[in-house]
Amino acid sequence: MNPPHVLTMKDIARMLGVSVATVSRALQDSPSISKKRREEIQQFAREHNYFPNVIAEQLRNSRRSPVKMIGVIVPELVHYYFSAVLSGIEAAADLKGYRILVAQSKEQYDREVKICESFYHNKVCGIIVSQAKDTVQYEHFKKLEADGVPLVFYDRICPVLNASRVVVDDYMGALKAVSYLIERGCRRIAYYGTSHNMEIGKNRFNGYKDALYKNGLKFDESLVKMCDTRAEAENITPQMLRLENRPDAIFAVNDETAIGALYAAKHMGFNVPEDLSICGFTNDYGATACDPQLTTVEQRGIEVGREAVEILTGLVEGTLQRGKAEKRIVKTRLVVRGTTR
Amino acid sequence: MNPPHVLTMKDIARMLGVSVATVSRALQDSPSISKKRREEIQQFAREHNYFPNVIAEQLRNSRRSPVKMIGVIVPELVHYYFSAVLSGIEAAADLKGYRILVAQSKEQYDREVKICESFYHNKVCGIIVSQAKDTVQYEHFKKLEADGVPLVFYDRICPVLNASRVVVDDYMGALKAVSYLIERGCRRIAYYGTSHNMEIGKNRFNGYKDALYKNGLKFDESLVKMCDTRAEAENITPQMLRLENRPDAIFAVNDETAIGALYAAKHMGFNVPEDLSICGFTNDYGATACDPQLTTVEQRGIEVGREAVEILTGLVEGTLQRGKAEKRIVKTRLVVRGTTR
DNA sequence: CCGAGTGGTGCAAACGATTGCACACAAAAC
DNA sequence: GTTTTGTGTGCAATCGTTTGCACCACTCGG
Repeated sequence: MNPPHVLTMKDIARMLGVSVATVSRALQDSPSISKKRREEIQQFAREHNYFPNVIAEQLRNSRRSPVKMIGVIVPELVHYYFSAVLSGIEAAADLKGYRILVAQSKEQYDREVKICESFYHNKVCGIIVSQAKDTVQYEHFKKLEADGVPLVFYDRICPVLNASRVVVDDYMGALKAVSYLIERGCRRIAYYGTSHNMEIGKNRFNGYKDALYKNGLKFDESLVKMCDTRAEAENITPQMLRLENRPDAIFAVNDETAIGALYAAKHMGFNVPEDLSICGFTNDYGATACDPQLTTVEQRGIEVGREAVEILTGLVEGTLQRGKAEKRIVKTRLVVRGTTR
Repeated sequence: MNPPHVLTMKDIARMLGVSVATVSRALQDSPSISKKRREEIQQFAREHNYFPNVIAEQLRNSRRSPVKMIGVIVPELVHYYFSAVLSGIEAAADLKGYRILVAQSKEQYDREVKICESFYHNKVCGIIVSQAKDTVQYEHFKKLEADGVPLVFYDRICPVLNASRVVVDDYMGALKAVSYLIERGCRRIAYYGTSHNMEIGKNRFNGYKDALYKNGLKFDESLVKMCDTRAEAENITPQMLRLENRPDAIFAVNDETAIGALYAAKHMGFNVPEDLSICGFTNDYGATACDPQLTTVEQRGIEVGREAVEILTGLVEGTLQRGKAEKRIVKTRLVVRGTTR
């Protein structure tokens, strides 16, 4: 019932009547071992499908060459965008021969701290993280960096750390979306957004505002709501649409919120997109499940994940300099569907 | 720039003028060390926040106590149900002090094999897996078991291996759903399902059929279609609804398919649920994003993940016997929404 | 025919922990 | 005062690798 014995260098050495050192060197194809022996040993190893014990390797090399294991912190796994990013991370890491350790912070600061410690002790070579909503202290991140564990942020960026990061082009995404709404004839565009202490909240809002300005429309405070869940959208939208000077379009910072607005409007008897245009942000599964299908800004999570791995492995393998933060921006794309006229 | 030196037992020993063995024993609170020394050492360790090197621990203990790391194989990460299961696994594993290594097979047999090998070499203590659709050989799983790595299957079960598993109650779920449709007056219920070489395909189909029989309805072959994607549903549904003896309800094995049927029907001018009832299976994000919202069988992925971890840790820690397969069934629940009358 | 040079190997320490065993030194027993 | 018992420590081997260094046996030049 015990795990059977796995073939080690010692076994090979014994069976071939050489020393362990010779085996080790032969398997590294070191020229200091005679060609004959080398090939003999390599073939023997191949035939008995020897595989080096990673644990032992890691122990010996912990200082020199780090473990090929990336820690990934996700605020919430059951979430379209985050699972897309995770998928991108997994695929890219796999290609480069890395494995990923995954943990979810559940949006809790203390869980995030615990996960960081756990990852550190599990000797990950670096961490890719989108921080929890309620994280406002950053000691745990600083400590990691100080201990030589490179960090790459995605989506939710730590505002005070000058860390490497990959984000989507929130500003341009919002700008393009709102410009499109204007182009299609919308003149009073409402904004459903998140608090501005997150980068993405700020940037999307700025994109929205600038689109108005560039098109000669005036910014109207009453059309801006802090609202980023479906439930909130279903609450707020009826009030919004009962205004005497009601909006003719709604731009929401995520698809769930947009969908909430969509159904609230339909429920009140509005026709979408004839009476009201709606545009979301993400392009998640719901965007094609709703009726009519949602016009939205595609956030390309897979790409984001891929880039994050690119940066992290660069940092780990030394092709990127640890000192300076690498910042990448993934382009967004407007996907036009049925909720805009 | 090099990772700073981390405190080891050797350091503590040197600084306190004792041997490493004494430190080790003191930290294990062994009574063979005098109380005075023990406390002195423990306090010193605490103050300098010493943490044992897991790699070294693992190397030493690899035979006795295995690494607390679980490998998880997911066919596809960007998928509501699988991410729900993964979330359940992560949460449960975290509670028990395990970490998870995650990889996606992308439904490819050869990737699945590679992942198994990689997990094995990374010394996971066990693997939780839902197999790829095109996996029909099972040597890689058998080898793992033979090498002492316990396996737990979820959702997609290996048919030839008598392995531990956790599945949802597909049969009862389908039976309840179809019974409900009948109860609400439906008499000709179409079935959109998957191939029967997957357990879940077979079980749901049997639930469907038995619900008909139990309610005195006859089974009609022409109402059964192999169809389990949205695109297929959008193709097939128009044909179905143009039959002269058309169905008055559709039961689909997943929500995407149900949504495809829903919109195809709406597009043809049918009213749902007045003219046609529709019921899905999963209760995913789309089920509340569509209009009207989908009646469906909740599959409780989180629970499934939790149970899988329960079994695996039982196997690892010896509270469950390795020899016999542990099989758990998670109950489903019918969620009634707007697509049924 | 002897010394230097070279090519091929092995010894042993190291990575950071655990643990059986031996040993030193005390106090208690005789 | 010697033997016994017991208590607290340390030595050293072990897990499976890697690698600096020593060493041996050649060959070749002088």
